[in-house]
Amino acid sequence: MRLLVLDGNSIANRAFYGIKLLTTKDGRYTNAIVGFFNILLSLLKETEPDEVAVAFDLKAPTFRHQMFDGYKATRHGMPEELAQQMPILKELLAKLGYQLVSCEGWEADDILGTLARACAERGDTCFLATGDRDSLQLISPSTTVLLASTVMGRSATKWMDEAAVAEQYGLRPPQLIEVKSLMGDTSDNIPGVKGIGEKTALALVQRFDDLDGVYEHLDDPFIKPKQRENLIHDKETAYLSRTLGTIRTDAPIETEAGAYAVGFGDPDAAIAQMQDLEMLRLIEKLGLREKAAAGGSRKTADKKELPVITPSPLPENPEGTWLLIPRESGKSKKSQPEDGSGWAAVQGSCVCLPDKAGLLRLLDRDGVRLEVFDSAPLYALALSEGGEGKAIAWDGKLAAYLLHAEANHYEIPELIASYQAEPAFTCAEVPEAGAAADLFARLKKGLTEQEQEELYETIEFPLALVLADMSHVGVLVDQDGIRAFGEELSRMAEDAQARIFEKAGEVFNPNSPKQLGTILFEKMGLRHGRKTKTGWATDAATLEELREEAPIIDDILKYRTYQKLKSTYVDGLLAAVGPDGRIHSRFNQTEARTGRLSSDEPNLQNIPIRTELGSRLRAYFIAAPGHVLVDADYSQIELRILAHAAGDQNMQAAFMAGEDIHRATAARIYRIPEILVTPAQRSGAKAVNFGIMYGKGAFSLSNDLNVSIPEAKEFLDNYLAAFPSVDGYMKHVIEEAREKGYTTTLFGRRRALPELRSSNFNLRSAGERMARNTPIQGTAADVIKLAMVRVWNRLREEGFRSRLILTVHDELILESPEEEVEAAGDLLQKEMEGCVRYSVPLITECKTGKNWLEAH
DNA sequence: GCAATCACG
DNA sequence: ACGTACGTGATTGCT
Repeated sequence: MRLLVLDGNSIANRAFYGIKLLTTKDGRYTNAIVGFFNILLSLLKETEPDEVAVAFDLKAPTFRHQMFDGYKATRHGMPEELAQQMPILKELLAKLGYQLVSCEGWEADDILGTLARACAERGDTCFLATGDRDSLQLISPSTTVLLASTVMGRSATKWMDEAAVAEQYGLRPPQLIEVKSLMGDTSDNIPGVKGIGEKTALALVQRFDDLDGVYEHLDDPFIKPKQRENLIHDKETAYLSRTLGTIRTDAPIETEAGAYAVGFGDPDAAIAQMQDLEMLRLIEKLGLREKAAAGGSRKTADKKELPVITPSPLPENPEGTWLLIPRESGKSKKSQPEDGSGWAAVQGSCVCLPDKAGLLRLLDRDGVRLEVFDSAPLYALALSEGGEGKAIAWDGKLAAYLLHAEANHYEIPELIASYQAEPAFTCAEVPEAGAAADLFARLKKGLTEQEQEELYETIEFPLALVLADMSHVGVLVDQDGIRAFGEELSRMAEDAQARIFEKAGEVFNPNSPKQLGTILFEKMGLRHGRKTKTGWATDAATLEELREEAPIIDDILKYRTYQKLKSTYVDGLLAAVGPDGRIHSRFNQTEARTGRLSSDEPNLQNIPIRTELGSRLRAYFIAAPGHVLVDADYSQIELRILAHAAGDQNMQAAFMAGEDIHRATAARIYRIPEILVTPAQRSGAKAVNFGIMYGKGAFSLSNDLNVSIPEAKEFLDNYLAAFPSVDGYMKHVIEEAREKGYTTTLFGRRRALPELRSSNFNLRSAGERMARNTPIQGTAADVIKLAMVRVWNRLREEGFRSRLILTVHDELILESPEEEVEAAGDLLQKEMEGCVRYSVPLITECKTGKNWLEAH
């Protein structure tokens, strides 16, 4: 027989700290629970136990507290975020059929010890799973400890047996008690002997076996005089520490063989609770649905009444409303080339698996209304085959994005579970088909309830086609130009690399921050700045500080620049050029939580511009022969939205007067007349303006501006005095978001912010900064998206040959035939500036050119 | 698969 | 006392 015993508190603790904080949509923490079950699953797999017991500490004091007042006195209570999860974890374990063991006056460790001994006496095998090294003392030929740890952010279990202890400590497991009684344990506030740490304690026990041995050989020259003095002085505490540190094996708990067999539990209740906690992956991983079905409960009876559907061929002439859903939840984020397979078409209780031709027939068929989940690849397919997907009428993924902007992916099986959508039939080939209609209905209801219909109808849904079209059209690049630039960069990178090796006196990989850190801070002895998780920081800001100290720094920074431009941009862009000489980047509509778009494969929203060298790349994004790029970007759109949203008269006045907002801000924070503002003061004011929108504090502002913290604070204070409504507005949006649980843009787009209710300062602060920023960044996104839809529709309706080809957050770019340039540019500016009316005008700057560098 | 770095708004 | 700016994506090194 094999018994697996978990130290529930310890494993939950490891899980909690090993996984980033997860919450449900309404802000309940779940990371420790999720992590616990993942660890449990891997333990079950590794140990294949016949029985499982989960031990928990109780709050009540134990016999150790009675023996020693200070016991565990230094231990803080568990953080609130974890404490909330413990009772839920216990409920779930019980519903899964596991036995929980607690014992008043005893610790979980003693329960582990007691069960391990009972197993040993029966000749059974025992596995103890814990994150606490104290339990290593219990290891024996029949007892293995599985140490749960988070190595490099991943949970891992380390098997510790007698050999492992011997290898690591050079001792037999019970001797670890002796070591601890000498060195003490600050986490449990076990005193030990003063002045003796881990190294000395290990050496002493290795040499003299145990405490008694040490005290018998106090005169041995191995023990230094100072140590001898300490050992004598603290003899009593040493022995008390040993008693405290010895795990007991006689707790009054059930130890009979078979007492901890895993029961059937209540899988239906477990599923319901886990759905409520949005742990859908776990339900699958734990095999709960199969278990519930096998349980023969009422639910199974219901399920059996559902008609069983097998796929049928797609009708030759489909009509009416069809649902179109992806068959496998897209595991990989990266797009596979869309070949038209992998979709299921559902109408009532008819499920079809169309081939590419069938799918294309559906996508543009008159008389068909398609309600789909993820229109983007469908539009892309239709466009690539000369269609336009005009049958697509509704997109559930976009609805899910509007309803749950805080989520990071949207997949049908998870949505079905979280909305508890009811299946109308079962279909083994497409498990989600039966519940898709109900899910869509629930999403539509959600849009209504959360007042997202207008946003959906006027912006998100029509935008999907616009984005697909932009991607389909693509942007022309000068490949030869990029290649030549790449060769230039390669040469410059090689030269810089040679200078680096020469100055370092050795050859290494300058791309490795680790190796670079070793060279700079160990070999060359340069003063190092902050540390990262893996070593010293070597980022540009850190290295910039050292520029004066060593000439190698300049070479490294240059090398980095060349390397980045070559690998990410030159190589990356060339690899993305299609057979038509154009780059067809994707514009993703459900990635950014603020409502912004993102771009990938390749990302065209981060093409260099801030440096002269990098911006040369933009010259290779060109207009086709006979065409011109028309580029309009909003001027200060986010600050204008802030001025409007906050209702700040002063800031509005500055914009209405057509002032340079950063200059006007500088005059106010430096309290000087505007004409005296220097370029440095203006750029300082710019930093303050951005800092305000992002929730930056005096500390980091002082860093940016190179001024003291009090000075930075003064700037912020002056700012808020100059624009008094801004302060009130920021406080108000945070408070409102905390009360409602979400923040909104001026268009009503929502983003849930459960962090605002966290007791964790850092998490809560991060939530507050999101609450400040999301309404501004998100409203700007709403505005430009609306402009895109209107521009695209007008271009089409009015017969323009100009095409929308790029968008970069506050910038739209058209490729226009030369003869249309003026009209298209007017249309573009007019729609961008006119799509909303706020208390300050939205202004665009519009330029044209043969390439992106010229046009911007 | 994560961490570090760096490109953009 | 905390720990310090929002939102993205690509590349490289390393476990």
